[in-house]
Amino acid sequence: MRADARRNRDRIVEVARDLIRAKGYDAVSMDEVARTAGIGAGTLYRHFPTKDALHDAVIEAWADKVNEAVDQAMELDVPARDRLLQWLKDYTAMLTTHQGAAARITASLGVAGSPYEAKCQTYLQANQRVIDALGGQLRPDVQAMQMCRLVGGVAAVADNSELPPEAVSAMLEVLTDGFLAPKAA
Amino acid sequence: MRADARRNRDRIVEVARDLIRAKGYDAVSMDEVARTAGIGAGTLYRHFPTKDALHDAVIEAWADKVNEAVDQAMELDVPARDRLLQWLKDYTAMLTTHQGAAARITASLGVAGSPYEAKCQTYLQANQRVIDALGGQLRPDVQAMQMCRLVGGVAAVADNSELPPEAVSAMLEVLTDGFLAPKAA
DNA sequence: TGCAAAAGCGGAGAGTGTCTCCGTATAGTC
DNA sequence: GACTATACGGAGACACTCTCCGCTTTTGCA
Repeated sequence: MRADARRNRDRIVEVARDLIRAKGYDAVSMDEVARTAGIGAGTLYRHFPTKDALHDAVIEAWADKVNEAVDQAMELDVPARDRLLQWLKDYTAMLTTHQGAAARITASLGVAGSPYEAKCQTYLQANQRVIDALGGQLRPDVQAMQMCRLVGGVAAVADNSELPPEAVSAMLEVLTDGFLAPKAA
Repeated sequence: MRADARRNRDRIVEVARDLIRAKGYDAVSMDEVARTAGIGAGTLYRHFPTKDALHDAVIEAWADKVNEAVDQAMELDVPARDRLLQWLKDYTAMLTTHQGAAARITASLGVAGSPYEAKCQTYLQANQRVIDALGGQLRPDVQAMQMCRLVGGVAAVADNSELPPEAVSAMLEVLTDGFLAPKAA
């Protein structure tokens, strides 16, 4: 890759990240990204063929933090319920860091060929690790995909409605208790 | 209202309902609705000033069925858990009848002035009735708004990812057990 | 029945998005 | 310094929501 191309690519991602964080995915147009970055639309689209592809690059960095969060939450010296709740809160917080991301990523779960596929895998594996770590304390039929979807749903609602942390926590507590419940007859 | 206007209005809603049910809200353009109904765009927009307003009219009919569903589920002669689960399933089924509706309605919860405001009120009251009916069996801190959001989140994910009924049921079981759990210390 | 006013109709087009095409400019190479 | 692959920029194609306004139809009334 040519030096100017590399420079432009980095600048695009940086500008897009700031804009999306400030205004939300939907409210940022590709034109605005290009203008703010001081480049032409053609250049932008060569680097990122779709708006989703750009979005994917923007959220790349914090997808890496997911596994750290799993480790931290699971190593806490507290009951399983608290560890699970901590993880769900961390996970929700990460998903809602960028406006509009939660719904898009959650909708891509299990969809082959989506631009967010790699991230979905990361998240699924992270939730699987949580399930493994908490072992028999969870309901026996819980699945990583299910957990991703349920928490993703909460995150999407929280993001969309800009809910205060207490409201999100309260919803996650319901989920937590649901995950911990034994399978009913 | 003039006779031709009434005729056109009814036809628009009918056409829009069929199209949205078949292709999903996002995939149906206002132009397509107008063309299919055999009218001009101006006529369409006189009757429904925005696409959301049209959508609201389309889902009008089944919003009325919500209260029936509450009655039916609460009158069942089964344990509280099964009644709650039945209600959540019915509610989810209604929300996902029209593609794209669940996410839009859930996002409008608590937003003053949204075109879906009346429906949100209906849903909130319905969930409140369920909470009242199940009385002390639910966790003490449960709220109708919270229930609406949690189930709406599940419905939105189910709708987006076109999940099979078993997967939706499994997620609702987690929610059910969460709602039934006593408040943890 | 005939007429005027009110009500409604239709479609061109404004405004805004995503994304494409292609002539032009420039970084890297010998 | 020249040559070529690579990258750039921006006009514009296409799709969508929504507006404006001249024209047509319905309706109430004599």
